[in-house]
Amino acid sequence: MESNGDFFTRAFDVVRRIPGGKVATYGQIARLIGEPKKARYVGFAMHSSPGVAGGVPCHRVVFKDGSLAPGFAFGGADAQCKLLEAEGVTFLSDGRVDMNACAWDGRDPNRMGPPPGFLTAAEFGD
DNA sequence: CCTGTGACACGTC
DNA sequence: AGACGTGCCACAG
Repeated sequence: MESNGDFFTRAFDVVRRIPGGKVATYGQIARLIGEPKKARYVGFAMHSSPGVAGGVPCHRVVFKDGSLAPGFAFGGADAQCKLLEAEGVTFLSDGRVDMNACAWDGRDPNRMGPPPGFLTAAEFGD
């Protein structure tokens, strides 16, 4: 029901579950939704997202490399970096997020059962 | 109605 | 090791 065909709604739901101080990648979110091939569309969903005020912390969504949006973002990678930093996310000298320490486990503390295909930080261990 | 586009990811060269 | 091409699907014009 809720999710029916709204891929966006599902994406928002997952992004919304991202705990503060952690970041998730488009691919991870897509995978959590169950559509790893739609990783591309996840970003598009964020573009259509109501914004952080709407409950969708798009700033917590970053690239798999840990880099932020090139500038297409809600206010620029600079703003995103600032928001993430305010959340407690650590950044590297390259301006990338420290996926090594801030990679979301895909498991929400508010949720008991981990979503299907949850990703672990080990997956980011490149 | 059809074409083009788009905040990516993965496989292969 | 990096660079290129492909796949995916929904929304806009």
